[in-house]
Formats: sequence, structure tokens, C-alpha cells
Amino acid sequence: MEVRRTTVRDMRRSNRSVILTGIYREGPLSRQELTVRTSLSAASVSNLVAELIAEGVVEEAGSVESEGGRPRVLLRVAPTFRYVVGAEVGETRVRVELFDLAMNVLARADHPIATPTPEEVVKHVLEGLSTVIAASGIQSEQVLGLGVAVAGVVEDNAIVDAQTLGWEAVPLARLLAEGTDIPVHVDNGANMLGQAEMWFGAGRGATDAVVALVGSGVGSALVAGGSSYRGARSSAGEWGHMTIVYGGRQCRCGALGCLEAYVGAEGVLDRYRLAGGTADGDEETAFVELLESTTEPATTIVNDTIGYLAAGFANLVNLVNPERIVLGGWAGLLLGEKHLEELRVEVGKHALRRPYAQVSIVLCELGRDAVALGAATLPVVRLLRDGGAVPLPR
Amino acid sequence: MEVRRTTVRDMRRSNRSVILTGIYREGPLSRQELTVRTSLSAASVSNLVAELIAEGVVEEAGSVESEGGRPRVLLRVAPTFRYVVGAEVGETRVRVELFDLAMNVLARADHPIATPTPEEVVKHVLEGLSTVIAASGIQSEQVLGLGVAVAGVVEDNAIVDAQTLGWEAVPLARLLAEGTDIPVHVDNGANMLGQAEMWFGAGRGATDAVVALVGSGVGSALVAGGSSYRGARSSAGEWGHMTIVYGGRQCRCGALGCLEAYVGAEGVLDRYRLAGGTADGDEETAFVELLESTTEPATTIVNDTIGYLAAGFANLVNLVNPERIVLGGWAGLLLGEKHLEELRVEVGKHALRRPYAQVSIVLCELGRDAVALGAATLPVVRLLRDGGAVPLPR
DNA sequence: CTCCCTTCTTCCAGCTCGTGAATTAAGCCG
DNA sequence: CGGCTTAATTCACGAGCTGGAAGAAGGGAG
Repeated sequence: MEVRRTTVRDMRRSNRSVILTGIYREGPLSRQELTVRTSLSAASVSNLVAELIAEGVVEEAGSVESEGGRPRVLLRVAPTFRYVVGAEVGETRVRVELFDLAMNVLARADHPIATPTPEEVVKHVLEGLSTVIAASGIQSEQVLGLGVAVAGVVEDNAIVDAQTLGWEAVPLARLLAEGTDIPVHVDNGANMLGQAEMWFGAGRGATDAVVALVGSGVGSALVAGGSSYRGARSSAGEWGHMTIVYGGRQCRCGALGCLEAYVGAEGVLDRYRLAGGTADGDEETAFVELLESTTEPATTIVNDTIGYLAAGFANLVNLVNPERIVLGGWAGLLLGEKHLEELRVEVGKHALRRPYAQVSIVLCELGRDAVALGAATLPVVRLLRDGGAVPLPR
Repeated sequence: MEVRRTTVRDMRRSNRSVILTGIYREGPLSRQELTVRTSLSAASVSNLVAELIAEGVVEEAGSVESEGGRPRVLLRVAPTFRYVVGAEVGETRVRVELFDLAMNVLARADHPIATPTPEEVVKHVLEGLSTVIAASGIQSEQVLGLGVAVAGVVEDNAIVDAQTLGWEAVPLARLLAEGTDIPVHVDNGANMLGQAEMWFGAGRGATDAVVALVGSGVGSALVAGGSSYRGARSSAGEWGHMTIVYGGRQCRCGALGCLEAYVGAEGVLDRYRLAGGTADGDEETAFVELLESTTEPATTIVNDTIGYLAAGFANLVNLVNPERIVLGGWAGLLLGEKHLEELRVEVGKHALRRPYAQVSIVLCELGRDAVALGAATLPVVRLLRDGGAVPLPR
């Protein structure tokens, strides 16, 4: 049976969660506003808030005058109640960042890695963890959790498949847990970047959205009804391998005509070369040059890319009916900065009228460094969900 | 604030809902099994069940011997506690069916309609409603609700857009409510067929699935995490207008290369004719003939259709990562009955390895008459959600 | 400076709910 | 008919939320 019972304690937890989430996500709020927004009674709000303050999760933060009467006291989540750490595992480096609960970066550590074996990665993440804790001068007990973002399919905190790293079935959370007492969460990198954009970037306020990431490859994070949608087995969002040109270009996944083969930077540059263009050196530099070129075949290639990307967007618009599509990834941002308006117009040509009219297409706001930030929200999500109940003392 | 408070009454309602849903969806259950499945205490289960029995929603249905002790009494939702009515609004007819809570059909009424204006449809649905109530000899107070399925986008019980009927912004639920006291629910036809398959057909047991419907046109119903996914504004699932051949055939939606233009029966026959085949008369007959033909160009057309459909499925597999895809619609069934295995193989060529390995592709079990059945589940869904609380007396 | 007014916050009695332990019910077996 | 096993119910208890009343905190008028 999928539905769970409710007990009187769930009620408490649930209401603590509602209040804490409200305070965290909608800025400083007064008890008064909380009673209105949660439709709890003033008595209960006061009661719950008192509990949260006593535990140190919430603190009073000044007051705001009311219309002649007693001023309301503003409440916020105490930024230094606990800290969270986010880690981004890339092919060539591991980045670890420590944040307070207001998500201010307090310390950062980068480790280049030569060969991204699980052992190497675990070692560097744990080292990074120690480094940032030491650098920020806090106690390790103060760290609520460590979120790790990896480019690959992550199911139940274990890597199922991470092609770029060459990993398969790596129980990353377990390996990390052997080296630290801090609770570890592992998730997919695209989802984490999406999460960061949804909370702090261009996705704020949306409940049904897609964060589309175009880099050398192409991926996306789906958000449905306010939370990340992962599908039956955690691999939803593989937008890059959607067939868009039946029988078209060969994609590195083996199939023909995938979106990635047309709009991923690698695919774009490849098409450019085939059309007679020259693209040397660093992929990113070459991509910028292509975008800035005003001669053929560059302009055609760029225009075609916009068209293909638009079709990919339109497929999302039709199938998922999001209220917002957030375009990111280094190549996506470069393309979007120059051609967002054309892209919007092209999407309109491929999408159905109604869902197209309901979607807004915008650019990512946080840049690609936000992956660690997104990963660091994992422990925060848990804190909010559990109504501020801190994991048992270790 | 999206999250709602929880009060002591919500707890009761929620637990009633858990128990009632358990009894309804997982066949006759004993109190004993309910305590295990819901993890509620035996005392509470007994208490809640007693309440439900007193209200008449649940009844005892025989007993089953236990291992030497007192036999457990089986519980079921009383099939005749209330009744539900489902209506299917098509272009040429309105079908209304009355069911008991076990979803046995007790009466049926069909009305052909000449021109499907809203007035005409409202009139025939209401007439059908009276007819089935009279024919089954129950009181109209006994009818829990009327579910209406319409081919079009339905938002908040009102038709937003129904191209096949030529409707726009028709407040269908309101119009119907003017003619009856029975609570009215309106929803999209594809979703209702999907709902029927999910509850009673090939989708049973799945929580993340897609019901793909291929008829003259192409549509789908998405099911995410156990319930229908509708997107930001109720138009999710427009799978038919996914671009699959960039710059390809013109679709009736105006765009180029939509899936529907390749695998919808109309599109298939059109491609057949363009390839030199002859397809006369009734669309369905022609389609059957095409499928049965063993000569060129028929076989090529059929093979190509399987390929295109497979690419469409693969796009679903990659993007949504469902555990099951249920193929239906008259053309989909005809095609699937002969070529399901080829289809599965072709999907494997377009989809990513992992999500492909996790999905099972099966055929609809209920036939196209299940739309009214699906619509009739709408009031049942509400009954279960509210824990058996019946709407206020009218 | 004092008093009153307004508004926010807390306190308290009352009610509902689920729980565990004990009790009762129901059937089987010898 | 007693003993045994398992199912269902009863009951006292603690946990939670609520509405109304009381208390607290400012601002402004006199």
C-alpha cells in the first residue's frame, strides 16, 4: 500500500515542516503572516515557533511596525544553526563548498583529479570536506549533511551508471559514509543544477518547469508539481537523446538523429566542419568563434542549431506542458545570450499554440558553478521536510 | 504557501482514506491485513472500519480461516453504497453509462448527435443521465457523481479547447450543473481512457506509466508517481505533436514532422497513397487492409510506421523513464496485435539502454469503450480521497 | 507622563485522535 | 467441555490543535 497512515506525531512534524519551509522559502515572516499562510491557528503557530526557536533552528530577526498596534516580530531560519556541504564531482576535478543555511559560501576547496576512479573521488571529496570544515572554523557536528552531485544516473544514493566517469554500480554514498559521520546524499548533477536554479535562480516560483542543459552533451532536469521528477528508476530527463531527426546523424549513444547530435556543442562543431567550417582547438573557444562569425557556413549552422533546439524545446512544451523552460549549460548560455528571441519564435513554430502560450523560456542565472550549491540543498531539503528535526546525535 | 497545515481532523480523514483506498484497490481485506499494510494500530483500524461500516461505505464479506484461531472477516467497499455515471462525448455520439462502485455496468444510453454544439451535448448528457438512472431503478440521490470525458484540453472542469468539436472556453461542468444536482467532473478523454487502463486494464500496479493512444490522431496520458500528470495548465501528454522528423511531413497542427503525421492512421494512409498504394473508403477498413497486405508498398509503409512509432516511444522512455508503456487506440491496437515484438526491438534501437531495460511495452486491455468507465472513476477517486465522506445532502 | 487604543502573542480549557495493554470473541481440537 | 490460537474490541492515556480570553508591546492624544 503506497499511502501511509497519519498519527498525531506526523501532524506535528508536518506542521513544523510547513512553518519552517514557509520561513525558509518566503523570507523573514512574522507569526501573524504564518497563521494566515498556513491557516493554522495563531496559538499553534506560536507554539510551534517557540519550539523551533528553543531548538535554535529559527530566530527572531527584528520587527516590522504594524498599523498602530504591537509590531510583529520577524522570524528567519538561523543561518548558522547548521551548515551544509555540497560537492561536485567532474571528470577533471572535485569541488567542495561549505554553506550556511542561508546558502552563503563560507569555504571552498578544489582538487584536480587525474583519473576519476571511485577511490580517488571518495578520497578527494572527504579531503575537501575536512578542508572546508577546517577553513570555516566550525565543528563537524554542525554540518547537517553532505550533498554530492555526479554526472550519471543515481538511484538510492548509489551511482547506477556514470558513463563520463566510466563508473557502473558504484555505491558512492556508502563509500563516503565509511570516511565520515556526516550524512551523505548523492544525486545527479543535472538535477542538482536544476535544483539550484529552481530555488535561487531563474526557476524561482515555478512548480512545473524544465531546466535544459546544453553543453558538449545535452541533458535536462524535470520539475513536476514543485519537486524533481525522476521517473520510475531515476533516469527521467534524458532529453538529449530524444530522436528529433528520424534516421539522422549518428549520436554517441549509438542511435540516429538524437537532439544531442545536433545541438550539443560537439555535434554543432562537427556539423560546422562537415559544412566546410574550421573549428580548432578548445571546444568552447571554437564554439564562441562559430557564434561570432558572420560568414557562411557559420550563420547557417547557428540558425539550424536554433531550429533543432527549438524543436527539442517544443517537444518538451507539448509533452510536459511546463510553465517555464530554463536554458543553461555553457553552450546553451552562449547561444541563448545572443539568440534567445529567435529561439522563442522558432519554438512557437513547432509547438502547439496553447502550451506554447503558457511557457516562458528564460536563461539560467547562476552559471555552471551552481552544481555544488544545488547539491548542498539536499540536506536542507531534508531539514525542511522533517520540520527542523536534526538527525540523531552522532 | 503550497503546503497545507494538518489538523487532527485531517488525520482522521487521511486515515479513513488510506483504509478505504486499501479496501477498494486491493480487493477484500481483513482488518488484520489492514493493520499490517497501513501500519496503523489494530485499535485504530477497528475503530475506523466500524465507522465506515456504520456509514455503509464498507461491508463485511465473508470470512477466511486463519491458522487455527478466530477467522478474519473480509471487508469490501459496498458495491451498492452509491453509484457513479460516466459519459463519453464524441464527435458523433454521447454515451452515458451507470456503474456500481465495483464498476459493473448497470445501464447504458447512447445518443447520436448531429452537430456537437455545447447545448446539444449538455442536453444529451443530461438525458442520458436520467435514462440510465431510471433504467437501473436507483434514486438519483444514490449517484455519487457524473464524470464526463471530452476530447480536448480541460482545465478546472471547463473545456479550454476542443478542436475536434470546435469548442473553445466552454464551461461544461457549469452548464451541466445547471441541469442536475449530481456533482459533475469533466476531464480529458485520453486521460480517462488512461485512467481506466491504469485501474482496470494493462496499467494495473504501475505507478509511472504512459498510455499511448494511436487512432486517426495520436495522444497520450502520462501517469507519474501513481497519478495522472497534467502539467502546469492541464495540457501535458501531447505526444502526437512531438517533432520526430525535423523538417518532415506537414501535420494538421501546422508544424512539420510531428509524430502524428507519421503514425496516426490518417498520416499512415496518406503516406501509403503517396507511395502508390490505394486506400479507399472507411479509414479503419483501409488501415486493416494495409496491415494485412503483403505486397509493396504496404510492407514498407508498415515497417516505417513501426520505426517512427518506436522512435516516439523511445523519446518517452528516455524523457519520462516510465516502468510501462501501454499502447492503445484503434490503430495502435491493430498495429500492436501484429507487430508488438518488432516494435519493442525497434524501441531498443532508439532508446538509451538503461531506461529501455526498465520499461515494458504492452497493449491496452479494455478497448475503446473504456472511456466512459474511466470518466466514471472520477467520482470514485474523490470518494477514496475523502475517505468515504459523501458530499453534503442535496 | 499617563492612559487608551490597536495589534500581536501566549495561556488555558476543551475536544479529537491514535496507541498499547488488557479483554473479549470466535473457531478448532482432543 | 476445557485448552489453545488468532482476531477484534475496549479503555485509559498522552499528544495535538483550537477558540476565546488574557497578556504584552508599541503609538499617540491629552
